[in-house]
Amino acid sequence: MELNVSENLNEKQKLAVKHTEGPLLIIAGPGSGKTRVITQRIAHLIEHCDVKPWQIVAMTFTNKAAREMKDRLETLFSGEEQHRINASTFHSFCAMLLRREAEFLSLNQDYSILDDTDQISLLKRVMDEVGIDPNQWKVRSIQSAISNAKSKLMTASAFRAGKNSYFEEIVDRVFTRYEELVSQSNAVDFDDLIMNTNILFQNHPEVLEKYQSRYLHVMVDEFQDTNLAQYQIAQQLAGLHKNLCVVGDPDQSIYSWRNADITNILSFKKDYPDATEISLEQNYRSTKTILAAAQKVISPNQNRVDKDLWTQNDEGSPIIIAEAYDEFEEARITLNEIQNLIDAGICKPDEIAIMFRVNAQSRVLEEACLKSGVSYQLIGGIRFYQRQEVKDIVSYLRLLNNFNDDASLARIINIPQRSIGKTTLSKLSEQATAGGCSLWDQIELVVNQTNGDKSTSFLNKRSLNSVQVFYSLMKEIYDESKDLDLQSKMDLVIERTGYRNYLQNMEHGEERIQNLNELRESSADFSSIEDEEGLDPLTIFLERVSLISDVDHLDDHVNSITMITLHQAKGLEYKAVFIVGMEEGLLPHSRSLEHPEQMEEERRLCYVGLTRAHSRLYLMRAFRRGFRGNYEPSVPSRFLMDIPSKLTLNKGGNITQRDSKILKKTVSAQKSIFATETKSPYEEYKERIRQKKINSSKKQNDYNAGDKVVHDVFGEGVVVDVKAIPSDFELTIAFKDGLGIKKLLLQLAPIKKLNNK
DNA sequence: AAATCGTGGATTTTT
DNA sequence: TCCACGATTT
Repeated sequence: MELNVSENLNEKQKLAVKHTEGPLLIIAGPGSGKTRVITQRIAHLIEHCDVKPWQIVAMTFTNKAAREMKDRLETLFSGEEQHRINASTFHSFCAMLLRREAEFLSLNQDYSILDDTDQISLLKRVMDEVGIDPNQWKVRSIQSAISNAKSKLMTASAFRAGKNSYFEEIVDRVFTRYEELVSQSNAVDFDDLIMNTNILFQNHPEVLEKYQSRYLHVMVDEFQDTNLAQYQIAQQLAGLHKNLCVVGDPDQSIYSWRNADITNILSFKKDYPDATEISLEQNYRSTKTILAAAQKVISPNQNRVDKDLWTQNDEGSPIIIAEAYDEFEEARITLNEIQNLIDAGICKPDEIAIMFRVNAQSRVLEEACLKSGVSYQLIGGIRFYQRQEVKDIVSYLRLLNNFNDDASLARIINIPQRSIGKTTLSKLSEQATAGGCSLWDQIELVVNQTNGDKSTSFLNKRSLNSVQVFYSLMKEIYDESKDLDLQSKMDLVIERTGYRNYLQNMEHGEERIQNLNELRESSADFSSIEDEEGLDPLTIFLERVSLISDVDHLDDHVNSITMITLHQAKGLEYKAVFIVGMEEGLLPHSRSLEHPEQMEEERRLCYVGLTRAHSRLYLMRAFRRGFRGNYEPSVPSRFLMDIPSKLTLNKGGNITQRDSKILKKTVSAQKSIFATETKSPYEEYKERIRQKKINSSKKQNDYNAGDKVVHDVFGEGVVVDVKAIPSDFELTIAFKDGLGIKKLLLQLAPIKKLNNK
């Protein structure tokens, strides 16, 4: 149980761990051992400062990070106590708190949490209701305006008071009604979780005081990605003891589009002028080469404070920069190299990640994996809980948990088909709106009212009948499932609603049924949950489902490579990292080209990607990329130009000085709104690359079957076969020393001819 | 109410 | 190009 915290920590880390009184700001560069510092600090508090585990609350960015923190503490302490440490995301923390304190709110304990899709569908309903043309005003933009307001703690009425444009006028009309509908549904959206907690603290100081006195220490990880509303929560929780420790790195702030507020760090310094600031600058993760490249990429940002990152690690290998002809070849080359790394025993599959800017890029990569037989885990993409069949069953469960959940009811009322179509549903919803009640209440009303007399209903006889059937079905399921455990409840729903049948008659039905089995599995832990607050296991399960993220599913030690977006990769690390799509328009993304601030965020995103790598970094791009049907020639990412060539090795498609000139021209031309001005550098570039392609294909004559070659990694070998493939050549080479026959791409393979001929 | 056809628009990132 | 949604048909 004795714990010596100062061991294995550098001086700055020790300072951070031993600072136990008052506000603390830790600026933690990438790979600076941040997680270790946080856990050691908690351990130190418990060990030496007589702080009880339950007096500490730690906010993390993902559930996975929270779990890992608990796991680490578990290895430091043998007892049960570490379980009482409150480590969770802001959203989970607030969700739990709101349930616990539901009596102070206009919510029931079993409220639903609306996800993105629920939100969109409610907003559509509202827009329809208040007569706003969805073609003229995009639902997404209204959603984001509302979310933005809430993350700044602005209520609908505050928004109304401050509205300042025609768009905001439109938003205001939707906002007000949306709020009504949500609260009538006994539901909250993601932003409400944070916002309502703030409001609760404001309206009921006694509740706040309870938590303030309980939590002696408050920690916030990934502070650069919190929004104002979240910061406010942290501040209030620490309001009594002032032991607020925030950890972050402004250079890794990549969620401003989700209203994360980079100025929170500045505010912190202002709000706590006596705060201690510690900057962790020694990097334990990456090679000197990778770290230097990352620094070069981030430093052009205007809006930042320079850090002096350093590492004792080796130089390591150069960063490989490679150009492929198109996205298919990019994927092939990437997978080929990955196989080399694995075959040569340099990396295990789970030490390798492919990262990309947008999910759409993953498909080609997936196919390449399948082709080459490399197993992978794809994070994100079509997210598990967003799959139709999963979402449907979850909606049924949500309805059973909270019949006022309009979003869920609207989703499943006609799935499987029950002859309750759009018109019937909109009539019901119209009446519900008029009567100020939920859809379910309205249905109940209709069914009961018309039990005797069917002619008075606003529905025709057939629809009415269908609605009645649905009503009694749900009632029956509810009654029967009351005392069942979670899994049996789920089974009951799947069978009795006819959902299983519905799937069976569908193409890919088996796959979907598999997904439901997986959902069933995932609920196993909740069936027997011992709940302290007297909550239904179903409620807890549903909360988990709403707040879980994709990275939470990431398995660390499976025998497969990881494919992940750059955003999701934050906080992770891999021995070898491939970033694909290093092109203007993709990274940096085209949406950021005209906005300097967004461009800085793209740069940070790239920086996050680069700093995930321990020892091997590959920056891939395609000369042309399929985009909405047609192919566009692409320009290498400006971020590549910032990496000094002495750190890199170019494979195919060197970036020459002339390239950089062209790019510079392109970049400045892009600042102009008119695409025509960008045309000529594009054309020039395209033509030049074309020439280069022709030249490089001529190079193939260098290798013929029978040639002896030497490979950087595999050593000597003999060329067995040369095969032309689009824009490159595939060499089949038999290597010595039992390494066997390998297929390599000419453009990428680090091979030389042995000149004994 | 369901099935078919046609249009427009599109994906940046997600708790 | 592809998909999702809305309008039109049956």
